[in-house]
Amino acid sequence: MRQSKLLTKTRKEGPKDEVSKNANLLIRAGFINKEMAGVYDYLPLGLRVMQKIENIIRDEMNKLGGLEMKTSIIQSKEVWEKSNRWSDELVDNWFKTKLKNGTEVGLSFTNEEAYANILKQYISSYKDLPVYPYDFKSIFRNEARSKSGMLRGREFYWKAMYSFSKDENEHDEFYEKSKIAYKNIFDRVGIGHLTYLTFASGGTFSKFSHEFQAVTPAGEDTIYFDEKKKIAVNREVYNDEVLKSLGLEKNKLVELKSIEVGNIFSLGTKFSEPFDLKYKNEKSEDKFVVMGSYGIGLGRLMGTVVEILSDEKGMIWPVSIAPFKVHLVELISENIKVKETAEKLYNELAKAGIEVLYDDRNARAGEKFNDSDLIGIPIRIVVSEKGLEKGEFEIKQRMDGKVLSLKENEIINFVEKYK
RNA sequence: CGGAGCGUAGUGUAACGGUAACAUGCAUGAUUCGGGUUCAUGUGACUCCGGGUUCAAAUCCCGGCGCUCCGACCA
Repeated sequence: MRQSKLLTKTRKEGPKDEVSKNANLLIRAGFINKEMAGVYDYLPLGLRVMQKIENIIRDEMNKLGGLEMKTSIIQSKEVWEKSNRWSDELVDNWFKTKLKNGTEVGLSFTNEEAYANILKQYISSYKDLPVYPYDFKSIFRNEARSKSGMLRGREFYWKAMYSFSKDENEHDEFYEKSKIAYKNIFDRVGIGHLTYLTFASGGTFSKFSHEFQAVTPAGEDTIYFDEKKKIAVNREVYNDEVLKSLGLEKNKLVELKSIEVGNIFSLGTKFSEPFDLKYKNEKSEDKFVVMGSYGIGLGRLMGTVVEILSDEKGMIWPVSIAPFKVHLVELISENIKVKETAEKLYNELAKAGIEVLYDDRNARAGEKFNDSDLIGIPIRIVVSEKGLEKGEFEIKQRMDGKVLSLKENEIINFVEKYK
């Protein structure tokens, strides 16, 4: 991708109507555009990051045995009345609207009802279970107050998986596996070292739900973390009884601010009962399906990565979700060989299947370097007259600022191996 | 939904009640060329919307709308 054709440009100053670091940097660098409070557009750079996050999550869900599908955003009232979640008194964040004929519909704020309702058609025997459908979709929540940029929006893109199991044992087994998948996801997007399994309130069917909390001062949650055991307790369930049941000691816990980047939940038969979602077991007895839910907000996750991995110069993307792997920066020179070399290298990298943002703009070095730091692509390769004279290219790593010089024929190999 | 603050060129800011300025961006030309070079010219705003006070409103008052932050809320 040529930067001269990127559409978006960086700004020297962040927007005045965003205080949060994540939205400030993402807007300044041209990854997203603010449509209104809590609603953002994904621009080319931002979309690339989102798609990479999506693919990592998809990969982990598929490894778990997940079945990707796409449930509708427009939801019918009747379905939600079954679980008693249509009423505005009970659910205050619905976006509702009407069809031309007056029929009330809602924009989905979660997916349990949709899945329970759909699966009722297809589940009738123990042979049909377990099953793990999931989707990526836009979710709408009419929040009283959106806040913190990408961290709490009114429209956001998420992954939701639901497990449908024969009994508690089968459910528990999957639930444990899902924890590992979640850990893998946060490792792979680059915040695993600061993301901890956290015990949170469980609702009717289990003592706890589990959250994955990424520690950062930008977080709106408070957790109590045991450094040694690498587990945490959300403030909402932080009391002596809970600590005792988890074998945690108060004086070994440290209070931290964190962002909930994922959560998993045992639902029991909370939804299968109202939807009459049953199956026949081997003895031809009717049994309710046992459900679980597993969510990750992708926009929030992207925002969290920015909060955690950034410095005073800008964002620092891990290779796994960076919009491009290489930022090829050509410096202005009267020597036409500089441009020719940059073009050649751009083509070679592209041919090797490496994603490159090529800064071919007619701009000065300072502006290009500043933009490069702001956008945060992992590897920066500079093509300049100075380098050409030495027959070398300067390679700078955004993560640690390390600089090395490589010959032209060493570049592809270096980039391909770069993790 | 309670409280506080704020709405002015694309972006960031300024302007005593006296008829919108600066920076940046963008365009053109020159200059410069490894960390946002310097200069010239030009471009660009019904000052969020509606009403009121006044000879005169970006500025004061009222009502909306919007944005941010604090709180409440948050499978």
